[in-house]
Amino acid sequence: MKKTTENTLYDVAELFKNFADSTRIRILHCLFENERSVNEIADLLNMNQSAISHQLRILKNSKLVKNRREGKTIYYSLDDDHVYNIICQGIEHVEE
Amino acid sequence: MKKTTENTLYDVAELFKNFADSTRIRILHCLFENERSVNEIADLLNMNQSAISHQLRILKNSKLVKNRREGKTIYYSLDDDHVYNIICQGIEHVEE
DNA sequence: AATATATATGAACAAGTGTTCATATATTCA
DNA sequence: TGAATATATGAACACTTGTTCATATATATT
Repeated sequence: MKKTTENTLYDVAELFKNFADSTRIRILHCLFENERSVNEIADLLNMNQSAISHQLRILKNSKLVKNRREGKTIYYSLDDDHVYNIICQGIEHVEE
Repeated sequence: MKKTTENTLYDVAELFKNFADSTRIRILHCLFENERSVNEIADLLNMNQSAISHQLRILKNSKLVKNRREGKTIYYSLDDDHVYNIICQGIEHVEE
C-alpha cells in the first residue's frame, strides 16, 4: 500500500465527517436503491425541506452525491460506489 | 442483507463520529502496526498528553481501541479489524 | 514515606455544526 | 404575465465538540 501521509489523514477525517451525522447517513441510505427528489427525501425522513437541502449541499460539495434536474424537480443520487461500500461496512460493524 | 432499521443508521452515524476528527484518525492510524503508550502517541502526533488521553477515552468507550497496563505505562491498540478496514477504505477513497 | 513518572479527569472556553425561519431563485402552467 | 411548485440560501440560535490548564490517581523507585 502507498505511504499514508499526514495530509491524507486530514482528508480522511474530512471524508468521515460527512458520515458522522444521522441525517446525512439517512439521506445517503435512502439513495441506495433509487435516485430521489429533495421533497421525496424530506418526506421519507420526515424533516423539513430546508434542512434536507442544506445537508444535500454538503454531500454535493464533498462529491458524495450528484444531481440532475428534470423540470422543477432535482433528483439526487449517490456519486460513487465507495459511498455505498463505506456505509455498508459501517452497518456491518454496528450490526455485530 | 439484513434489513437496515432507522436505529441502525443512528448507530452508524455514531460510529462514524469517531472517525470524523483528525486527531482520532491519526491516533488510530498510528496503532495500525503496533500498540503504543499514551506518551508515545502524544509525541508522535506532537500534541499534549491530556488531549490524547481525552480522545483515547472516546475511542475506548466506543470499543475501537483496547488497552493493557504494564507498570506505569498503558498500551493502546486497535480493538477490531473493522476499525482498520473502515479507515483503509477511507484512505482509498481520498487517494483516488 | 517521599518523589518521580505515566495517565486520567473536570472545568472552562473557543470554534464548529445542524436546524429553523424567512425569503430568494428557478421552472412550469394557465 | 402571474400563480404555483420545487429547491436553495442566508441569518440566527442552540447545541456539541476539541483543546488547554490544573489537578487527581496510580504505579514504581529510593
